Amino acid sequence: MAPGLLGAMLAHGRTVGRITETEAYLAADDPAAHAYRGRTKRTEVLFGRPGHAYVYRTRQHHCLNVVVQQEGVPGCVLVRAVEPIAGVDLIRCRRGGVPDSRLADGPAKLCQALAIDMQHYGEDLCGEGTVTIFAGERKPSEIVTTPRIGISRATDWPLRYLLAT
DNA sequence: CTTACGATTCCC
DNA sequence: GGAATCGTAAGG
Repeated sequence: MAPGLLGAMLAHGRTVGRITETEAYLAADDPAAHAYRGRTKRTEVLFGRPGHAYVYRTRQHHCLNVVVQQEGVPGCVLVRAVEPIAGVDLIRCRRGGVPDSRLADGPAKLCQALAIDMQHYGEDLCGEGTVTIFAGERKPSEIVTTPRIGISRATDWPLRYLLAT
């Protein structure tokens, strides 16, 4: 992210983090994917344009995904962890005093930390919305791949990506 | 309408 | 290891 951009976001009181962990959910033949059983009201945006937010609820929590393929192809990436960069005091407040190491180290925790909920369902993450994802510069050697976690099907597929720090 | 079930988190 | 807790989806 451009340094000036970060400063601008700080000035506007926004919270900023670096994505450190993601998981891929495939468009076809992925029994762990929400879109596996077809298009429903809940998974509607997965079948829409890429770059938009697929937010869903599990228990009492929210999780954020990015739609990543062409319209009609419901492939997506679950954002599993974020390292807070700016607006950390606000994030601490939202997270209710948990240790800094636990501020956004889970898919639902990061949504609480960054105040992401169903109002962001379908939002364009590449534009001027309230949630924006900026391009990073990652070398393949910085990424560690492991099986996805927290699911009960296709548990051995190596689709979890961790930023080696 | 009823039932089943979580792409989780937090506590014991 | 287990409970919390509620929207979604599917079936009657």
